[in-house]
Amino acid sequence: MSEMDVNDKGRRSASSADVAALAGVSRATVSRCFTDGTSVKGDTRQRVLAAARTLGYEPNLLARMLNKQESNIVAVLTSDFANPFQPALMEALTSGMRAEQLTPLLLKGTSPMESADELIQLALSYRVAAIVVTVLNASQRMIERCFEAHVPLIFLNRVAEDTPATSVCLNSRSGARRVAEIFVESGTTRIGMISGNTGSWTNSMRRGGFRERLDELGHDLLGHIQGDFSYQSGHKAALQLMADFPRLDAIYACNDAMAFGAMDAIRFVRGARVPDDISVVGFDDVPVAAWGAYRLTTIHQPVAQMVEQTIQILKRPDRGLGLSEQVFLYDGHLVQRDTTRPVTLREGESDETTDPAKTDAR
Amino acid sequence: MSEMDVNDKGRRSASSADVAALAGVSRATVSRCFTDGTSVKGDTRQRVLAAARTLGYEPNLLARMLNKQESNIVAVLTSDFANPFQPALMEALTSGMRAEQLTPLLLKGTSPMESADELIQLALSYRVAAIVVTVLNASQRMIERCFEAHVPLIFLNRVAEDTPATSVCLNSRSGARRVAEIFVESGTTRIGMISGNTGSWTNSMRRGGFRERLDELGHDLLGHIQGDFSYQSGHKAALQLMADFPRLDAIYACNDAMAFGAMDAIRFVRGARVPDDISVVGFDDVPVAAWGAYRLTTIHQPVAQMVEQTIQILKRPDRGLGLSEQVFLYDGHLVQRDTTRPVTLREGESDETTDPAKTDAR
DNA sequence: AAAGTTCTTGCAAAGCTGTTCATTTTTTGT
DNA sequence: ACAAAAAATGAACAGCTTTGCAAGAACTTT
Repeated sequence: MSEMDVNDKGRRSASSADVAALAGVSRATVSRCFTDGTSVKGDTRQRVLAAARTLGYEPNLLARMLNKQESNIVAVLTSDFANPFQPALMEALTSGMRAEQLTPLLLKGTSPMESADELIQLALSYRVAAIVVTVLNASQRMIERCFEAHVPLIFLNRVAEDTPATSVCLNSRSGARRVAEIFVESGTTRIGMISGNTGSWTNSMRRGGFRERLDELGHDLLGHIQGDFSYQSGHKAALQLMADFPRLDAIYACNDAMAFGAMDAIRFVRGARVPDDISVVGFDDVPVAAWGAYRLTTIHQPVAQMVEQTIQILKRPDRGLGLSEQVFLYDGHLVQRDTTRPVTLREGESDETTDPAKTDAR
Repeated sequence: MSEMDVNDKGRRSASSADVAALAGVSRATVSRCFTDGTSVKGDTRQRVLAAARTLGYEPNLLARMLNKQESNIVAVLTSDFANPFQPALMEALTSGMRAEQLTPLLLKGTSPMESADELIQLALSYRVAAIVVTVLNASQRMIERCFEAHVPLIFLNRVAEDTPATSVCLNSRSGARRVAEIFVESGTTRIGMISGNTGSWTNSMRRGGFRERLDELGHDLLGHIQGDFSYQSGHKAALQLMADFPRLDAIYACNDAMAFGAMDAIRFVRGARVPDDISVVGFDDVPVAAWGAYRLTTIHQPVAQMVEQTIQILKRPDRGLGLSEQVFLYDGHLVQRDTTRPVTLREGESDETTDPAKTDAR
């Protein structure tokens, strides 16, 4: 039997055997004291807990996971923290997971276009309970491997078609279509578009939906420049558009960051007015969009609801592995602020044009 | 001996025993094939690797950690993703860690003032290799427990005095002192201050340093309102200051977010000009500070360097446990943009007043 | 009250999966 | 063919949970 080395201080943290020895019980008893739903005499429990406290013992979660063949670690894969709507997403995701006793293991890729395959493999090696992918793609092959390994895969913010994976996602197409409508309705029809990285699912929806609806309404897109979702690219693209099309009267940017860049180019470089000369609409409704300096009209992305849905799935005993419904689509709604000429709103849309105090937190 | 159940598909992922059986070798050999620096005949290695591929086997990292008594997981504790300089920090931290084969386990607290003790305990239970704490406090008692457990603790962005923990931190005091100087030098002396949450180390330095230097220069602080580091609180505080002190000519906000709020209040609610009527200075130099709509004069926080230092520490075999130097202080430098009247700069400070194109990424 | 039945609790041992170390087996060199 | 080197093995270990079993406590039944 293992002798207890009291003097071996700090070498390694106390194990259940140490506690058992000190409390004069077996290791199984110690284990029971630390798992609820088990019966152990109050007397004994006290003794064990006291011993544990003395030795600074807490069960080794690694060993527990190994033994129980179940993990409470969820891999969260992402590539881009700079994306200004990541903070809200991470905030909601980590808080929600913590409430469910899940711990996120953060795996970061280098680029949104990069395949997450390597990261998924890593997550699998850690035998995580589930994998949440957020601004990355994955190969069909890897998605299937996850499924074979019985590890549920949830794509947050993109739809993975024809795969066994679950998707929780904004219906970017419908939001983009709505942007086309308000431009037309407010009488701006010399429209330029600034899109994001090609290859991203999000971008193709935001771009495609807009073009499609504009076409249906009988208008052409005046110009289109591809950016990379960054402020800077929006800034540059707007300058280019204005140079190419002097009579441009509206810009649709596929995310808010590019819209901000475009606005600053319009106002501070070219000295034009928004929306009087050029209207601007973004996409995402990040907190900054409500700030006084921008007050951007944009499509609100219901991040909180989407994350809530994700958490609900993770909460299931099967972590969503046996889900019948594969795709959860959320509709974004228009938030009208001061970068467009006012239009009549539909139900569910919000109007902050007259409420400058309603600036969201930081 | 364990029979191999080939038909037991997907029940659990393949273990080294399965691979061993298929390749006709022992588990020890399989193990050696997956650890470099070991000798195994090329022939055999091929066979094992082939078997592994067939079964989709990858070593269970949890089991490996348990056995080797060493982890490559580092707990990252934080409380506030909304903090606009968190993205840059997380970005640098996760990238740097990944390059060192370390994986961050993300533990989020609920409030910056909250003690991280519970989270640290959780991290300890996962037997992580190290703990990085970023916008949270911890009790003396808990810090010592970490040390007893031989788990290094690094405070990023606050100094933990009189503890065995390491701190990597901005010298907020010197930055704050510099702000006082440029106000005085540019002739603005009716100054209001908007501070952040009391109890945060950062805030007390940013507040204290400013007051101290202002006092040394023979000026009084006209007014002081406490915010909570959010845009909204800055907005509100600025309105209050302007109402209380009509002749106010400068506002120092203890972080950029509050400075933005203050600027918008000054410009869009009160219709005053920045810096002509009121100068504004922030702290952090978050990306938005360079954007055209704000162009905020602020103290740049060398996040990249600080994170780099943190990574260097984590890279050490002892993860920084036996570090002689306990505190790594970094000086922030002034970035002069358009919210202050120009002053002569010192060495190391940057002047972006004449370079509107130099807007940082998103 | 005595005997039978059920509940509680503690114990020993097995299992999860990968690594390591002392050994045995195989290969290589001369 | 013999010593030395190389390769592969078996057993032990890391730290926890779980299960089958046995003993004692509590409760029923006649």
